[in-house]
Amino acid sequence: MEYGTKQLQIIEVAEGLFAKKGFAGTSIRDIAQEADINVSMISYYFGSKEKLIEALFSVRMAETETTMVNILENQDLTAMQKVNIWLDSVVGRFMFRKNFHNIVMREQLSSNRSETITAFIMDLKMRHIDLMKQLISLGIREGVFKENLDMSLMMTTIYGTVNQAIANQDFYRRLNQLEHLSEEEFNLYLLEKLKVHLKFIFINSVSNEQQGLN
Amino acid sequence: MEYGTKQLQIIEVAEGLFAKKGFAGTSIRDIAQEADINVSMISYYFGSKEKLIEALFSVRMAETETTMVNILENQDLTAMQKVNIWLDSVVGRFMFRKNFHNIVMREQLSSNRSETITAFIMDLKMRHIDLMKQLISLGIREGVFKENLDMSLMMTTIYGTVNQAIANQDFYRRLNQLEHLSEEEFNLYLLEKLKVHLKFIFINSVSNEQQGLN
DNA sequence: AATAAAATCAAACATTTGTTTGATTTTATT
DNA sequence: AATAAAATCAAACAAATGTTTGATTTTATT
Repeated sequence: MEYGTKQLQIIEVAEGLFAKKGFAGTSIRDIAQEADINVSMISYYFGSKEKLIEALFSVRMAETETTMVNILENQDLTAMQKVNIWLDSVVGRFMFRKNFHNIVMREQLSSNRSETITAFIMDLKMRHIDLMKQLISLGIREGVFKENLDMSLMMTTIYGTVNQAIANQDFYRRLNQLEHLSEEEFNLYLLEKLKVHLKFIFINSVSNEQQGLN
Repeated sequence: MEYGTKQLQIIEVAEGLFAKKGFAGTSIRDIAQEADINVSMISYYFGSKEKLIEALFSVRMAETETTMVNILENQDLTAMQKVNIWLDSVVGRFMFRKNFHNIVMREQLSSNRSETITAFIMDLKMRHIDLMKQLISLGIREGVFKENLDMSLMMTTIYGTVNQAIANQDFYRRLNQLEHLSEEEFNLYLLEKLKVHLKFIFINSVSNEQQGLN
């Protein structure tokens, strides 16, 4: 599906509101007001509120598609290099698309609110798990990864940590007395912290080598 | 605040529906129907829908209160023993109160939907962090924990992993071909898996000793 | 410049929402 | 058994919801 600038602007406004107030908690009048358009334009462009969130998902998921595959199917990288690049890209994507991943999280918490979106998410998860399995078996073949590790639990920790970190960023900021940083600076700070933390955990749990705290 | 059996039954029904459909996505008519009561009883007992979810929080948070303190302030345990017991209790509580923690997660994702509930959650987090800091400094004094570790990031990983695991339990179940297990059996299976996984990650990251995959 | 198509709008639509009312039934107290 | 208090109910309330309508304006095409 192709969307014009107007549609994309509506999608972006909706994304922000859904992330802040939830899908059910956001009215199309909220969206119309913030996007500075008439309420009827949402039905006009997308058909319905439900179709609007589906449009949001289809746009954002298309973005992820290529990145992931390119990294993991690159033949010139070792397993350990791929892990590093992959973790960077996961953390980066979650931070860059905070609002969207907030919504994804909410949809996962709802048991089957929307068939279409459940399918979207399931599809994405399956593709990720698949690529990760390849990466892990490459690591095992290279002799750098332990065998018989529960990959799905490891991914649960990676995604869970990033989600939790972003959901609690305000708390983390206060706790570590980082209020003096600007929004932008703090984002960068948290991004780096998360990358280091996750690489440390991942490599320490999965690889045969031991890595110290930096 | 004290609640009778009827009120507690309403709270429990509401808890289930809020977890499934979100706060805004659940109408008081949904709750009334499932609890088999008249719609007006919710206002009659609690005052409003908002006050109902506050009642839910006050009931469930009171439960957590004591457990945590008892474990961590016990003088007879080593830091490592406390970590083990604490992790067991965290995972156990999240699994036992899936619905409630689903709601807590949602409320964390909403930026300040409700002042009262934000304050509830903030209070709980602060108390936890406080106790954990004590535990960590005990471990450092005992010489079993590394110094200069970011405790808040470690807790982010613990809570994030448990949340993510529970939010994705259906996916995990399918992925690992565990559909033959009953709901009850699967819960126990996941509980054990999570405990082992988190202890492994925590101890491997935080302690000076090295622990192998079991 | 004339015509057709697309975009925008205020208003109306039917539902659904949380809450209140006022009457009635049930339970507890005297 | 009489009285008071608590619980329950159907109905009504106003406000908010997602969507549609039909007229009007803007843009694109001929």
